[in-house]
Amino acid sequence: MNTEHRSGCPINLSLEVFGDRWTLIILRDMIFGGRRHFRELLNGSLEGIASNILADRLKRLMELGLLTKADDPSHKQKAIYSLTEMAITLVPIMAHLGAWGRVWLPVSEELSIRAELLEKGGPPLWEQFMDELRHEHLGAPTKTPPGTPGVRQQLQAAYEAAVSRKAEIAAG
Amino acid sequence: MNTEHRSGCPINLSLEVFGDRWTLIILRDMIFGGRRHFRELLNGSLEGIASNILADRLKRLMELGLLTKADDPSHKQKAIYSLTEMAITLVPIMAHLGAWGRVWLPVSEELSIRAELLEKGGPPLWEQFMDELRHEHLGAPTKTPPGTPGVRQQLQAAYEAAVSRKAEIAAG
DNA sequence: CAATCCGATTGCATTTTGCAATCAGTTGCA
DNA sequence: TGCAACTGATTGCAAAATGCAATCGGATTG
Repeated sequence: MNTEHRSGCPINLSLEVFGDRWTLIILRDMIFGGRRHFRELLNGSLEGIASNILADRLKRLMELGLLTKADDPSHKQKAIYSLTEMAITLVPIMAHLGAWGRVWLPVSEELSIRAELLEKGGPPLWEQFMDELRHEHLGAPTKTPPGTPGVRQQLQAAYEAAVSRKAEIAAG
Repeated sequence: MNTEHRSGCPINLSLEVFGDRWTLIILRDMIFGGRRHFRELLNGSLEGIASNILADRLKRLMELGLLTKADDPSHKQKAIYSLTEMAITLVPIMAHLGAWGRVWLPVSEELSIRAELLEKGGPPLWEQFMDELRHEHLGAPTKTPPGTPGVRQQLQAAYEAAVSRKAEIAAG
């Protein structure tokens, strides 16, 4: 792990972690897209990351303590990547970033649904989501009562509804 | 302004704006450091930005609508850079980013004071700060009652107190 | 009228990125 | 058994971004 820092400023240090075009995209796909495998991240992201960059960033994220890697018991070659608590606490930042982008940048309708829902849910929804992520990635016990719909499912359902709504309109 | 986007995802689009090592540093120095001139930004930042990169980013930030440039009436050669509303609404993101860095990264004591104060003040303090920035940069009327200490002054005072506290300790 | 300050610009070496092809091992299926 | 498909990567190479130092012409200051 690189210990040469430009300054000890919290914002600068955060930027030394995220100040590139791919790191947060990977974390977004893991957090909101539920991706855990190399190929899922490689083929699943809309932006089309290159495999060498993905490999480099995954390695870097592990060195930084944001991800861990484990063998997938179902497949001797598969690796499963997990978020650490350090990464899970990025959820509020992701939510803010999405909300800001939704207001100021040319976002596509369908893709902004998730950000909108996350923004409207506010900190309580973010907490629920982080709880779910801790359950999925860290094996922590859930605080949410059984039967409660998962936040990721809610976001995904809203996205798919928007897509089919758009398809209906396109079909006339 | 570049209109080729990797995707219409709000987080991706935000990343296309901030996904480099310098853009947010410049905005940080303008927002929290109160810098408005090229040389202030060039010599003032702890991280030591190069003049060509600074020029490039300032241009880009203007094209993106985050900054405006105006002549300084006191000096025919001086340019004054101002934050737009688009940039001012980054304050909550900066606060979150600082708070996250303070928890997870090796921040220096003095420099993290500001982030701590901003975190403790929460959304109400951020709103006051944004109001002040709108006053300074957009000429908007202030909502804060006269006599109220400015947020930037508070942050700066806390920082300087931390520095002198440290100097005292060092002196024995 | 000389030194200094102003917002940049230039040239150049180094580093990072983007892209495509490829790798060796594993698995599923016929 | 054989072979195609899939696994997490690695390699080579061109293009772009970055870092660094020197420099620019004009404006201001002493």
